[in-house]
Amino acid sequence: MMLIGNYLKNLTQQALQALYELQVEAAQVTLNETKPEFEGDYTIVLFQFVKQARRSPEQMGQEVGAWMVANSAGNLSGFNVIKGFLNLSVAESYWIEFLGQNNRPDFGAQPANGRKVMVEYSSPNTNKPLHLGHLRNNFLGWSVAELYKWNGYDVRKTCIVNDRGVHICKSMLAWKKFGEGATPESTGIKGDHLVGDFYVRFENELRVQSAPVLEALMQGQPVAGMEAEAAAKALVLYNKLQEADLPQEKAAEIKDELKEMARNATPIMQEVRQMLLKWEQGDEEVLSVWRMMNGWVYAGFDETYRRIGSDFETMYYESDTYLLGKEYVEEGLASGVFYRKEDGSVWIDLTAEGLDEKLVLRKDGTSVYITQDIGLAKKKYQDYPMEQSVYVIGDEQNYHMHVLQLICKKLGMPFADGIHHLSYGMVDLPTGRMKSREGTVVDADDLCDEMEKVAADKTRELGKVADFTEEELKVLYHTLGMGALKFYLLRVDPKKRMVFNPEESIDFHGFTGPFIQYSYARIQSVLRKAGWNAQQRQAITINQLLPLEKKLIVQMEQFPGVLQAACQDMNPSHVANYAFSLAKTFNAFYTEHSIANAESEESRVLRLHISELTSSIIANAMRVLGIAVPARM
RNA sequence: GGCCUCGUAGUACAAUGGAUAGUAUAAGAGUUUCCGAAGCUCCAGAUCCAGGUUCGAUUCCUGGCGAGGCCA
Repeated sequence: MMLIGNYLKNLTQQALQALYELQVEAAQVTLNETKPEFEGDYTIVLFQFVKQARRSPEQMGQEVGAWMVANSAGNLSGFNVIKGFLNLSVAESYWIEFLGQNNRPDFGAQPANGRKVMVEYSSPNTNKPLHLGHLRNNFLGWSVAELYKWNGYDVRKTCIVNDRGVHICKSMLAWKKFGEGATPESTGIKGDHLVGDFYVRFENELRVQSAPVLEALMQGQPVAGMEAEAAAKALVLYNKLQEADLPQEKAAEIKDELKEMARNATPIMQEVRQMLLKWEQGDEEVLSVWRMMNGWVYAGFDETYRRIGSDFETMYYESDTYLLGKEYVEEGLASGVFYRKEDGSVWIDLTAEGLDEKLVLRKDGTSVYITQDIGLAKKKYQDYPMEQSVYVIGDEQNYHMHVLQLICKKLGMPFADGIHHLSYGMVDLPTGRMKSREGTVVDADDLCDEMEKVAADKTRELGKVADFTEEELKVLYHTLGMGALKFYLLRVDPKKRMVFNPEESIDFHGFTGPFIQYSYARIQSVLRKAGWNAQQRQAITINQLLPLEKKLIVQMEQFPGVLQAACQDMNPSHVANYAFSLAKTFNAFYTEHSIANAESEESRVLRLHISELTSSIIANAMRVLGIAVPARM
């Protein structure tokens, strides 16, 4: 038997065909849960078909309802019509049979379909430790991969590490200049944090050095060591700044530009560029520092990844892939997709698509980000010929990803149509945006520590697991802390910008991970005490359901559909909302009805079945979110 | 300058074009001889503005206002 929702849509389609010879797709049928104030379980909205059927909504409802009940093989027990809403009552037997047949731990999983999906997520830079924004990315990527798995796909998780470039050289240079040979071992600082500290150290030095340069530029004075072209531009900007009627915003823009030029003109930035050049030339001294410091970072990342549960089947390193893609520029030139300007630079014209012209190769023949991305996309496809390729990347890259897909299409890349940018919004603090310059960036490791600490405090306060060993407690605090954090970040629609309120995030009441974990632990406790488990289940014999019993079963039956929709939308928040709602329904049921001491034996068996499947579904829904559930807490 | 995204109770989040727009949190009041009170029950408050399409608009279209982002 298929899920009741799909069944009812199909049945409606058949009814419309049989009664009015109307051809509609089952997917066009609007199906809602019946509002509690009306009688019925599911509602078909008929307004949209009224005109074609040439019936009044009321009459049509009567006809379609009668036909559906008569042709439902006993699955429907009745109907009523209010305006154009056809309320259908599903037979009790359907729900009871559903429970009896589907009470298994993997309920909701679809059989393998052989289709390949690649999910790229996390994608850190190696100059700084992970922060709150990365956490949203990691949790989303992992969960979306999991959703694909549950829906039968063959999934490969991948991570592209941005391990080269100016930003890395900044950390390296600061270490060489000021580090005095410091290592993670000598300082006791986690590798990624140590490298991040040197990055900050560099930025501080840069600020000191650029201040007098900016001062000079603001006064139109020449700066030693500045290239002629830049110096000329600075002078133009300076002159513009002197204009009397210059609007304030414009002046601020020019000042920013001068600031940037001042930064670039500092001796330390010139050293960085030298270092990058040496890196590209394969200078062994530079490379050895680079390898050593990246090694520290990877050790640090591994620790954090293990902690937050991120894992990958394949890793790509930008240092291996940054030269890829140039060959496709040649191809594109030959096929006329790209064109060359007089100065030798290569472009693509996307004005017909409503976008701009986009540079794909600089006049000096070096590639830009988009060039590398084309090359990497192709490489990924060669390594794993996927049907869909999901990129979990922030929404500031929307334009870039749009362009990437367009170019791949125009180049005739076979994977182009399968590219999906899972674009997520930034995580803000209640005070506004996180800014590294103002030191408001929330560090991932610190945050995890804090979450676990709060979990420990609350657990001790309640004192329900006094018999746990130290090791068991540690696991529990981790389970609860990560549960709260992951749920908090995943319960929101990914594409929306969200606010991270530290106080709310560690709340364990209401719409939170620990609330759901608690509900699970409570069910487990009941099942334990009742001596109920998969091996010694009894068959269900009851044929009547109380309202809350039915409400729970109805909700449980929707789980596979929720997983499917969440996968289709690449939106784990559907699962989070569902899990919370299910836990709440169970808690209401639990308060209202006694499970182990039910009024009758057949009632007891029914409720134990309900409790068991509820706990399986809660566990599975949470697993999709990357959250573990404790048997006790 | 051009393009894109988002505006829902005090706050944070929901709602494939459907019925009286859901939920959490913050305040108050209940609730423990019985399966776990991190629970349950009761009590208020919102779709940025103006048009349009539709039987029906938080949702789609146009124009404003506001927030954020991207491209040169």
